Amino acid sequence: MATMKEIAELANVSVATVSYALSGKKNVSQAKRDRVMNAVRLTNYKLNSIAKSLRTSKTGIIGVLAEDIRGLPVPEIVDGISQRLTESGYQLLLSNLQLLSKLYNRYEQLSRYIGSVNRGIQLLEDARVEGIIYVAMHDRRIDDIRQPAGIPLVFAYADSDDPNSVSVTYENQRSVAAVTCCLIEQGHRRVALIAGHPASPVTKERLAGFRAAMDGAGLPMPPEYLRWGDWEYRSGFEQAGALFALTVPPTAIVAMNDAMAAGCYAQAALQGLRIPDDLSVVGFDNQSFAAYLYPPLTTIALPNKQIGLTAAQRLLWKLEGKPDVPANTVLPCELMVRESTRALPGAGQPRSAR
Amino acid sequence: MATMKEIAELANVSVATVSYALSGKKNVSQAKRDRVMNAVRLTNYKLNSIAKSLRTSKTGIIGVLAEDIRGLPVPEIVDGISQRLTESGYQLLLSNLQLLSKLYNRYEQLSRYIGSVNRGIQLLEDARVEGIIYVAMHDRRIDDIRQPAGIPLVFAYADSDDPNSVSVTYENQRSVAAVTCCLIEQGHRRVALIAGHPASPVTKERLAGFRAAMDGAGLPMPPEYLRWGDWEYRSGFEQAGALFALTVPPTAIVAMNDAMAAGCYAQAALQGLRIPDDLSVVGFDNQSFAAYLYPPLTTIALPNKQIGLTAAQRLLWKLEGKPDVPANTVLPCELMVRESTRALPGAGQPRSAR
DNA sequence: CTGAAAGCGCTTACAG
DNA sequence: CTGAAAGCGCTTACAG
Repeated sequence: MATMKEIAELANVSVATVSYALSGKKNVSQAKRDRVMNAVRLTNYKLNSIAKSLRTSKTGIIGVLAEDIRGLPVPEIVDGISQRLTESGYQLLLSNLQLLSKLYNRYEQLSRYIGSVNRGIQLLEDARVEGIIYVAMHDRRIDDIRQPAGIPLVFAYADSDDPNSVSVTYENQRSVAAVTCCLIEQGHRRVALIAGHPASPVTKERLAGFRAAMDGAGLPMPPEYLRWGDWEYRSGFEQAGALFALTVPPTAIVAMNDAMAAGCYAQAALQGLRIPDDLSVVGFDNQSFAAYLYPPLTTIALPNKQIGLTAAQRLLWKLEGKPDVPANTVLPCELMVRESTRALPGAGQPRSAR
Repeated sequence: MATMKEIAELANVSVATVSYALSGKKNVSQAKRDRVMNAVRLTNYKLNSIAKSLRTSKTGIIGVLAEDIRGLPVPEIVDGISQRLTESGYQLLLSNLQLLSKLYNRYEQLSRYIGSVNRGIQLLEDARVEGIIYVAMHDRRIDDIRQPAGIPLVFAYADSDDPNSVSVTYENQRSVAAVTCCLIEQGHRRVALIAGHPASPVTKERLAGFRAAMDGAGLPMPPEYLRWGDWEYRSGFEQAGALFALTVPPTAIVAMNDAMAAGCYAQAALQGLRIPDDLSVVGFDNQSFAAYLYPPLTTIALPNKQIGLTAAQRLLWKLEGKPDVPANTVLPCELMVRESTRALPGAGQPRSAR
């Protein structure tokens, strides 16, 4: 491996001149520049980024701290982050906390693993990253993480109480309200909800969205139509079973995620109910399989890549010292209308058109 | 940020002594060690890893070059890599090539993007990584990648011609043979295959596995039972339609991946065929939704995490200079028996027991 | 435009 | 066991 000193000797100039010629930070005469470039080509010289980092105390590296790289939204978020950061010449140091197997589906219990998180931040700081993006796998408020010293921290897919940190999340409440409204506009009056874990902040927000839509339409929410699941397929299957056993079963089900919606599909198939003819079902997440179910599932797509892109942009702003970086950004979701819902016979015009 | 020099002054020793006390590479008297440790605690001193790297020319960083972090097996492979490498004190520099949108499902055309790959390797080399793991998203032979100078390169989920590089893949042929044998043992004689892209090496291997099983049982493979898909749901749907329209339709379908198997499910539902009563279906990949389909899909699980773990281990061996690191490791898959197949009525004893 | 020189914060023979 | 010193490969005032 050639060094700058060797290039200088080969080109018969000083190392300072080589440095200036390569960085372009100062003018260098055409003749010397040519000689330098030739020597570089000849030796296949590459600047030693470690030495440069030591000198400038800038590494050009951003730490990405992922709760679990296998988490549903995580790869897409990381994709967005890497795209935006690579454009700006940064590289990514990835730290994977592997919390999925520890937390299972009890995402709200993250605080039990705060030690791992802080150790991850420590490792990233030790590597001298210039900033950190924390990638969560379940939207919630994070308030007990140690602030890294002197470098910005951005939360992707999670919120923070810390006034210094920045977060990027998505619209839970409004999204569920929107998909519920669709059902209502199709004439559904008996709409049931299969919720996620009761303790989850996501569950609370999505429930609020459902309530808002139902209240707005003056529709009742009988307690037997509100079923508590745990985000898993199995709970969707079971709660759908309970719903179908009711004297007056619902004509539509809003499941708080696609996995539980798939459970509804299975229960419906088992009981000979056809979707959407006998029952409308909607989900949330737009997992890849949503389009593979039969019939394809109407659901809500999260702006995962956009979350990554935006989080990276916010970090870049902090790094540039831009003032007034928004503390929290909430991105809209997209309603994916497919074939799992149907207007109720005799429903007439959509409600909004009456 | 405190430096080692400041610690030395505070503890009233030389910087050499501080270094030795911290690294443990030489004995330091108890008294001096205590003074050093106190100063470290007092100032919250952290060793500057950049300076250390410059001095030792070791960064403790491994480059992970992923064709696309969103690719089906990629997050799990990266999870395995990060686990094994973190255990050994290495950190991961992630470079994401984003080839998914460029290649779509024509994975065999990667060579068109060899430029991106080589640029990715270059960037990783510039960052002075000590080794590189290339994470593919479709198993195939890679032979045109520039060898990084002086550092080991390991391929995960892909093969290589290069005699110097190491690769870790999984068993395609044997896995398809195994699942096909299951069907045959259940009494199926008319077994159709929905293949992936004809040009894909994976397709060829899986086809060979299917052929081996059918030949081994003395069963015919009429040309109309061999359908060419393109790995996508839609093609599974269409080819299943063509199969059902045959005068003598198959009683079982082997789909070369889960997405196409899901397409079969949809076509079957559309035509009123019940799975597994009227038709047995198996897939490949064990995507998350395989267990969510109704009925749950029998399929083959890839050893993705194990591939990552093994690839990392191979790299570590290369780094340690261990001789005879196996050039290619082929890991077994796991058959996931669920409810999408059924023994043909009157099939009697399994074939092997007759 | 150019170059000699200091210094970023470590590690490691080397001499004692 | 201990410390003075060289040096890893750069960048950047500074003086000319």
